[in-house]
Amino acid sequence: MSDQLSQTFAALADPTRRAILSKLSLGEANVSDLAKPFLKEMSLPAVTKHLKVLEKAGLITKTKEAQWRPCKLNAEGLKDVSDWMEPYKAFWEESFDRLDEYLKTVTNKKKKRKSHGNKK
Amino acid sequence: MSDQLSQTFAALADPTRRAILSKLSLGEANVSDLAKPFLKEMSLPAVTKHLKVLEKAGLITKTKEAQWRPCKLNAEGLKDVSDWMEPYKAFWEESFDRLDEYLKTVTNKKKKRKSHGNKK
DNA sequence: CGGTTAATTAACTAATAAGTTTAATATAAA
DNA sequence: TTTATATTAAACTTATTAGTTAATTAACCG
Repeated sequence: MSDQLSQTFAALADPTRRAILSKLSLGEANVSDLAKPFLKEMSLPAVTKHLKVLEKAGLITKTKEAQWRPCKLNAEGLKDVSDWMEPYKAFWEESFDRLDEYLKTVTNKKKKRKSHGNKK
Repeated sequence: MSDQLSQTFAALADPTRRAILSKLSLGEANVSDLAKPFLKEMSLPAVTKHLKVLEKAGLITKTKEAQWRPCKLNAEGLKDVSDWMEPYKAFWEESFDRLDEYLKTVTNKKKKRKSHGNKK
């Protein structure tokens, strides 16, 4: 995996971790607060591990306050994802470019054949 | 992992797969075309597997044309990612809401302390 | 038909991920 | 100083992922 963006995507590829981020978007929270909604499904150390994944991906920051570890959302890491997505937006925001590209390749590929209008 | 969005994020958590999507954004391509840039680093079956991951995530569609398998970008799956990101955008597009939330939690947490204006 | 090209399948290995339970650390509070 | 609370660490298990090589399928072409 290795690279930063891959690490970020991998961190987001888990519903528990996404729920944690969502919670943190409302403000700081410490580990046991964040864990509470999941303690029926998994143990506290499991949540700690999820937090570590998020931290390594740079999506949250953990600080110290007595025996608590307040966590804070670090949304700049999400910006990298957003930037990566940018060029693809044209594909779902109705775009002429998209259709353009598509048709170009189709006509190239099927130049030698006669039927080129019956596939879906 | 299980859910759709997680599967999509997981599929994106690999630079080879992202490169494949990028290539496909320029138009259809069959498997060996897509594999070509990676054949120094990995085998053809490895690429086949990456394509399968992308296909299962709904990010590409593979069709049949004689012995070729033209692949096409399916960017609607990326829209789901984009939608998920939406609420977080406020955090990096300089937003008053964000600062607002942040300060609220900070002042709550540090009510008993005196210094609460020297963080960043 | 026989060979070539395109792609997949099968069987396997090694590394990583996600969870567990038990134990340890550190701070606060009585 | 003891006890309770918050969190992490260690050791382990199981499942999944990413890759390999060798074999197979399928379609085309001379």
